[in-house]
Amino acid sequence: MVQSLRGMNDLLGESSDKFSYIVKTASKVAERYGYSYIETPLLEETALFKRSVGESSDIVGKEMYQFIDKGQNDVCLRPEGTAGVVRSFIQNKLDRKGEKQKFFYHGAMFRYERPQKGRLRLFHQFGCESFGESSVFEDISIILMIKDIFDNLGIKHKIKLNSLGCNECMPKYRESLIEDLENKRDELCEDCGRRIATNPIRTLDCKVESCQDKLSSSPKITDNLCESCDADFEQLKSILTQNDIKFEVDKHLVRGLDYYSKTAFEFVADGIGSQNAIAGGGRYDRLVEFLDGRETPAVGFALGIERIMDLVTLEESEPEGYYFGVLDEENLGELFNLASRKRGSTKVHIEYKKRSLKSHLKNALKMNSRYCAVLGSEEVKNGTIWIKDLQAKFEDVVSQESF
RNA sequence: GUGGGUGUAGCUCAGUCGGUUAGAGCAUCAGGUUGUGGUUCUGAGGGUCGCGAGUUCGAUUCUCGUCAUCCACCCCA
Repeated sequence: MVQSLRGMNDLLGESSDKFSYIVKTASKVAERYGYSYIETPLLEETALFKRSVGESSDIVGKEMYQFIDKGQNDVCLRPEGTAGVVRSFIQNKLDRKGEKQKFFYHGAMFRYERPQKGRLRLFHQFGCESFGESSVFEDISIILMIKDIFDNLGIKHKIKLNSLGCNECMPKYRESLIEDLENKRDELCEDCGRRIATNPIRTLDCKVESCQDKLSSSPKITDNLCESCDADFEQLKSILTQNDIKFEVDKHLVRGLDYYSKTAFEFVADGIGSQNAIAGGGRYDRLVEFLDGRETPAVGFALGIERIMDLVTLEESEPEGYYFGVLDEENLGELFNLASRKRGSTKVHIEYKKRSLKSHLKNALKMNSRYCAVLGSEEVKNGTIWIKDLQAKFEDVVSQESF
């Protein structure tokens, strides 16, 4: 039997209902915050991701679905959404318009990793990108929006915040951290030893307890911010507090992608396994310029749709529409006219097999239909149809014309 | 890429210290006198016990391999 690829699941039944409910809810909220829909290709030139996400990250290093297409182009299935939106932003010369632009998107992302709870090879993100606004108030706005989305979906969450500094303070901090880590190298775990070279900031959120002990004395980015970064971070915190938004500063919070600067945040939830980040994002003021656009400040986020699916409970849907059935096969043809008429306004199910009335009633209930309409020989003879309201438990025989 | 767990009916799982026709619950279908529903009763259908080798008189059970899946690590939404 041919099966779907590892880590690539079908979405059907309850999960597809949840999926579209999540997309619908998030889109609605984003629109209210002034975001408009953008759709970008699933396939992009490999160089785009190498330059934006960063070659040091594992996403680019070993998790991309990368191949040479028939025109000898080096291409990739997108592993994340921001790069494509930024590319589009620049390609459509929106960076030259000098206006603020805000986009939301949702769609499939691909990463070649070992699947586990909350992690798939094909997964879906909903994300937003706001261009042209450097004010920290936009960071706040976006955090409020995400909170709004989760509140609308009824998802309990915690907000974690950090600042990653900018071009001015981050490199200096990075150097001092590396120096500190080098001194502790022998006491750190194997992974952290490797991370000193590949991604030193990553050591900060190492899960090994002994590493965390050793790292507690290491320099923290938040103590090493430049004046403007520090002022923004302070303002961010105070405005959130002012608005009764609970958050915790996590000095070890880092982002997985290279392009982030200044504000970094993550929304986490309980009870969904070890991959508990349900949304992540932050500011990326240098990325547009880095991808050959005009310098444009930007801030954005993405949420993992599959990761929140278990946290969403859908209301049970009310019985709706009509169920049609016959007691004798030869009457089946007559059903279609009646059914088509009802389809103009509501959901209709036609059962093709002749069944007992009892069986039709059971079936109608199972289909979650409001009405069960049945044609038997009596009805055909008289030009009527038998109909029962399954909720009100009221039944009647009406003429087919007035039905 | 690394480590561990699990593969028996559509679903959730029993079971066989190796031995005749492999079980339950749920689901499905039929029936409980003529055309009345979510309860209940009776019955029926449905399994190459993941796949392939090996050991054995005999393997769903033991061994090895393989595939799939789950969980964790790395990494990340």
